[in-house]
Amino acid sequence: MNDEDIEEPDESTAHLGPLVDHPLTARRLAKVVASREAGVEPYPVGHRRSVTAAELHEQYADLEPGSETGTRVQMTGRLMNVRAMGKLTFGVLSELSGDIQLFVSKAVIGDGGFAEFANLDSGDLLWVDGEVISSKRGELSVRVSEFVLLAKALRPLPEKWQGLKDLETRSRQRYLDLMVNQESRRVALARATVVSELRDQFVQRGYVEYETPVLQTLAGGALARPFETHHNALDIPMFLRIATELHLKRLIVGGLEKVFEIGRVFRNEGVDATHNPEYTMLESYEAYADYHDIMVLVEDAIAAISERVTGGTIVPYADREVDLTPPYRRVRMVDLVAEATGEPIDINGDRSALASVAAGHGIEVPDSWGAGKIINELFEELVADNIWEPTFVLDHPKEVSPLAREHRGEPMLTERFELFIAGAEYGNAYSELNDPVEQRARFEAQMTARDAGDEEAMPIDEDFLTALEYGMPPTGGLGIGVDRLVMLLTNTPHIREVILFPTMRPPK
RNA sequence: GGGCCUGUAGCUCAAUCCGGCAGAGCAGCGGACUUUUAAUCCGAAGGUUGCGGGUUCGAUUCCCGCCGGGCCCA
Repeated sequence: MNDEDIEEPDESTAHLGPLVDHPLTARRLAKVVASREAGVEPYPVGHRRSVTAAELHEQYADLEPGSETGTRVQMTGRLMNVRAMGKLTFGVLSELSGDIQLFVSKAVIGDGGFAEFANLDSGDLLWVDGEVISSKRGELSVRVSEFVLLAKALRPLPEKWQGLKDLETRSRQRYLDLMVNQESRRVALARATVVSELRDQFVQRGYVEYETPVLQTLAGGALARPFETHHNALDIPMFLRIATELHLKRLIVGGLEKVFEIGRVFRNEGVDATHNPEYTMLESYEAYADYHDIMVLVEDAIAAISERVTGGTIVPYADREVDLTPPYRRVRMVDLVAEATGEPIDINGDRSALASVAAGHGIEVPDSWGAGKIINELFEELVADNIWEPTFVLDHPKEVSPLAREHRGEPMLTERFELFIAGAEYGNAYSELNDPVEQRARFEAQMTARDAGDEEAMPIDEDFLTALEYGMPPTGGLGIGVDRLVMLLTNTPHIREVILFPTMRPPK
């Protein structure tokens, strides 16, 4: 490139920012400047619509092609897909409820207005005023007699037919994804419906929603590594919560009886198709209930949410169907493992026998693992992925369930279930452990595991133990992964698709 | 953490295997067109091929490193 070809930066446009440097954006930016110079504010306020696209389509569903209604409407939306043909221009005004065609005739809007409309760019936000008509081809339209630019789009929209496909761009610039991909809007709205209906299911049953701390001095209630941060004024390390469990149980001790919370939890672990470092959990606790009661609650609630979101309880998922109609299968973990291995599984039997079964399936068994941990690993390795229809997997080993009550008939097991659907875990629940002496022993076992190198093991929470020492009623508790439920009910295989702003490495 | 794949115009994609002027569609720009629906037709443009280094007469292509993303595995 020759020196003469390099243009000096124009100082008069420097204040306009980087968009002056690219022809596609510079042209649009110049229109904003020209508009201001002509005394027309390019970002005006105060223009209201009289009707939405969906309302108009419903009202005029039976309008004959080519007819006029004599009805004037004012509408707002984003200008898309402009088709100009001489003295007549068609456009699409797009808003949340749907699209409406704009019919812009030079004979109706006048020479000046027609030229101004031609000066618009796709992506611009508009207010239009005009008569409701039907085009010759029968497309419901607004024949524009007046319009106002409400906000200039300085950047061009993604391609109108191929759309925006790149998962990275769609995730980083979710507004673009939502703007041009109907499916993306559908999932976002479905998620809101799931959360709303889920909340309603608990409210209907007399549960009350409380808020517990996100910032904690001790992150417990689950087996996971927390995010660490620091409080400046107190000069202490703090953690983002990994669960709401231990605080909600404090509320049960306090006598609030039926409590729940829907909120973000944060786990410092990898990112993949089913894991985001921050995600949404529902947790609920009901005094004087046990895990059998919770099973009934879960299957009824999921069926109700499915009805609300999908219109039924048989939902398509990953080229198959899942039948969410209650009741769900209930089967003990040890029985599933026995079935999968073809070996008798006895948690009270010889540990070395279990270890050799595990080794036979390629599982490396450290000395620190007891029989319970081995059984749990066998389940995760051989069974979990293969469960398709909704299944309550029951009675996990005590060793892997530090907050669950001992099973009333099997001292090595707990009264616990996990709900598996389509190879993934959706919920986890127990008859809660409310014996403070036993709880302290379980915490201490966790500390032993932590000392042996298990960074996900729980720390001892003395304040929680103190609460239990005042007496906690027998309680049925539950956790449900909301993001995965949304994935299931919207047939979306990737968690990133159901989280509007997923965690991503910053660019550059 | 390991393996494989990937990054090219605003967007969607070619060209890379086997090194030889980096192409197309859409969008944008100029022109024609009063019933289009991804409008159509004509024309002219548009590139730091993620970043840095190396090999070569010559690198989007081959090699090394780095950055981002995806899939599989742990």
